[in-house]
Amino acid sequence: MTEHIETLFEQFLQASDMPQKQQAVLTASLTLFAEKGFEATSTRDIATAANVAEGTVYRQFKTKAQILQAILQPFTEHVFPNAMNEFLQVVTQQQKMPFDQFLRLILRDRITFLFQNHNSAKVFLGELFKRPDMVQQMQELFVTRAQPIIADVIAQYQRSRQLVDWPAERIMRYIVGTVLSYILPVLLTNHTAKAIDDVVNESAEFLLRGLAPTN
Amino acid sequence: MTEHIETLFEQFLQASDMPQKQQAVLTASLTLFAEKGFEATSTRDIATAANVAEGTVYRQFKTKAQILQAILQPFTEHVFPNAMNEFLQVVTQQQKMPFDQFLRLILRDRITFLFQNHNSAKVFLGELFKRPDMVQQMQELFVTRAQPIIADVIAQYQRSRQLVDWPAERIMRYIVGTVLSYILPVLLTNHTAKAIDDVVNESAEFLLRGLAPTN
Amino acid sequence: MTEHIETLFEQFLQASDMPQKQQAVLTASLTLFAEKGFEATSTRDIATAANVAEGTVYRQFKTKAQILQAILQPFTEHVFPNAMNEFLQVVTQQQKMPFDQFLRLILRDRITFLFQNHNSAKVFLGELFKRPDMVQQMQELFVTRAQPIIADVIAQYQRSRQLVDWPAERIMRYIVGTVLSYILPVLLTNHTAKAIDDVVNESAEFLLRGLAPTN
Amino acid sequence: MTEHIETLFEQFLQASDMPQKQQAVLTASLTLFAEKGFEATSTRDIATAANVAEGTVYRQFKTKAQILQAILQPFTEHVFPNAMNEFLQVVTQQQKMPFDQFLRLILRDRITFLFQNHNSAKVFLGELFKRPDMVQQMQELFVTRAQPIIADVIAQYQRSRQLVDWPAERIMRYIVGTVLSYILPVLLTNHTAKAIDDVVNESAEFLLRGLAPTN
DNA sequence: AATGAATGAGGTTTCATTCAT
DNA sequence: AATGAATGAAACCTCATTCAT
Repeated sequence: MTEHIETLFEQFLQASDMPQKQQAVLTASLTLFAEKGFEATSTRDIATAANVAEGTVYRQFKTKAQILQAILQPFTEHVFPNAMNEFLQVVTQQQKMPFDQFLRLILRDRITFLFQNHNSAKVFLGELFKRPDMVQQMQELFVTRAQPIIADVIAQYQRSRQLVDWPAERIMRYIVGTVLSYILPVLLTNHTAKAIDDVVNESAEFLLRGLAPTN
Repeated sequence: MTEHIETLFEQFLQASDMPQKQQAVLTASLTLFAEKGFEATSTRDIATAANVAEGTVYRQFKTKAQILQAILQPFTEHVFPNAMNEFLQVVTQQQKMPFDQFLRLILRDRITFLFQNHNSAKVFLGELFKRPDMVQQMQELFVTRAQPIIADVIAQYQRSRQLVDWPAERIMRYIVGTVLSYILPVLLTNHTAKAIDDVVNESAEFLLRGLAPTN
Repeated sequence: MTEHIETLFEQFLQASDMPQKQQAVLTASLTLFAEKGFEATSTRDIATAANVAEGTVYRQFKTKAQILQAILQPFTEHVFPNAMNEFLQVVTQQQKMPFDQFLRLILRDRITFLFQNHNSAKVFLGELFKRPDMVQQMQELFVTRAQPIIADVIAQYQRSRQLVDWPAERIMRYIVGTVLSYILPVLLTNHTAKAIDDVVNESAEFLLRGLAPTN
Repeated sequence: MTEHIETLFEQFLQASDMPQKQQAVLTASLTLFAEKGFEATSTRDIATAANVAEGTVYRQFKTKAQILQAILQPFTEHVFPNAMNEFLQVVTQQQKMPFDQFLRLILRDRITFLFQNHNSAKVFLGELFKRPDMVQQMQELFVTRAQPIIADVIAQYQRSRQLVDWPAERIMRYIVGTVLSYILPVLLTNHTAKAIDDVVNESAEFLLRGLAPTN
């Protein structure tokens, strides 16, 4: 049950019978964009890395920006929503699970996902900085789809006094912030991270303290 | 004692009696870099935005990269040193300050700085994503200059049982993560943030729970 | 006895059992060349307009220039030869035909041809402007093949005092100029022209006055 | 009192203090467009012919199409209207002149103009074939400005029985057609033309016959 | 100091044409 | 015969940088 985006990506491409060279273009682009950034990557770089003539880069994608879009699109249209759906299923089905177990579950899930896809995540986050529209889009997706369900779960745990009585948004904020504190260094330095188990245990330990109910 | 970078700019410029037009170049560059990123901003864009001839852009700064450097320089020169000064003051003079007061002090200081300079921060973070050398440089700066002092302060609070007995790096990580959870949304959406007081109080409340010593 | 080039195309294609798709290539090319000019029309444009794969464009014609040639060929092969045939018929068989009747005959013939094939004519003239070699070629064709015969006919009518005693070239010039004065507006604006009968009558009336013998 | 457009063009450019190299770009472009056509002329060709770096071509004009526009614009905006105004002044002031003298006057005027500017005229006419909007624009200019005045003059000559009683449009058509019959060969072959005097005399002779009043 | 024209290397993109299927 | 992917040369254009004024 891989969530490795590059693998999913290749499967997705093979399924849509895109020529192998075009796949190579996209794969090479993803790697280079992650390494050097979108602007610093020339189409000649891409052609060379993909072992392809320069004109081939433009057979399927009419502009360099469309290559980026083709890489980002499965992200925003499939990977992200799918991940969210899977995640939400877990959330809604296992309401009986104690909060600490539940927290570990989602931490493991998301941290694994991000560690596996740090290359894609790097491109994605890097672009997010210059594309307010993309941020907007993701935000709406989250607010309409995930927010209500998550808020519901949080309310349940608050009723059963397993979770501090703060607004759902604030609780989510700290969970995300804590995950980022482990992920960002990896994205920025490309150093291999700690073992996922350690990360999950550490962050869960911290969050359970910080989010424990008062008294 | 403002740390607003545009104010710092002006001081810096007046000190080095840099002509007004050059000031305009820096201000325009900052805005454009934050909007579109460094690579996507052309020197002609800068000249136009600064209401200056194209050649003028190159009078003070010999390359486009030097403009970026001039923008980021106060950032790198103030973000760590000032944080360290706070620590040093506490460590050397006011060792009796309780941890919660100390935590609020640094949180307020850093959050204020970041909110005031969110444009520069955006450029800074955006560049960090594609300049491993810059990350390296910041990391060394941190490890050699800040790390020892911070570790010392943390050890003190741990000895006086005001702080959980975790490695200094881990404690720093959560503080930074929590700050980021408030700052990143502002950088990505350019929406005005909450009042700084609220942010400081909320984040301090959370961190003090999460970082409270065991038993 | 149509001289409509699209009809000629079809005959030509059926004769050489050229596949339907190739026919589509030629038709599409003609339209696009007339609209945008030869150089501004890409082979991909042609393929798209002909509803054909890009490679198919090159099955019958080895280069893009050959497509143009195939389009212009019936034009160059019919515009002079047919005019000459009319002359020849008159000269050899019906030398008694009065000049005004003869003039109307050729005028009707050529004007009909041009109105029916205004698309091809547009391409033809447009190309003439940037292909001195083509002009040269047409000129030679005219001088060697048409000129002698025409001169002969003109001389006959001059001898019988039905035609002013000017050099053949000058007489031809005015006939062509008068025809152009009706054709060019159609080519440039694509507006539907007057009825051919009116054009023939008007231009004949004018030419017969201008070319009447002295006294 | 030159009407040589390239001279007027250069004067116009010098008046608008455009840098010399930019003038060179326009001059070279005009020559090359006339020689090879717009599409067949590369920006490198232009740079080489203007003795200028390739980037220089794009300093003043942002696209290749804008170069063409810059060449055509004085044509449609100044040269053409000015020529028309001068022409119309002559037409309206000298109403007492006999028709044959008047005809010679305008023939000489327009033929001289076209012979002098056959280079520009070639580019102009060549473009006319692919720009219905430009044709439309010229047409409106002519219809609104020239048509009424010319029609008036024609009516006067018709009243004094010096001119056949045809619609003004038809009479103009034949005059233009006859002029074209002398000009087009020059544009197409670039061969030096006959002496202007001869052309004027010949065409006037023909037109005076064709346009003589009935009886 | 300031201007803006000029440069030329290099980037993106187009396009006629070839080729494997 | 037909397809459409692939090619690579060359086109258009951008841009950081230099230079004459």
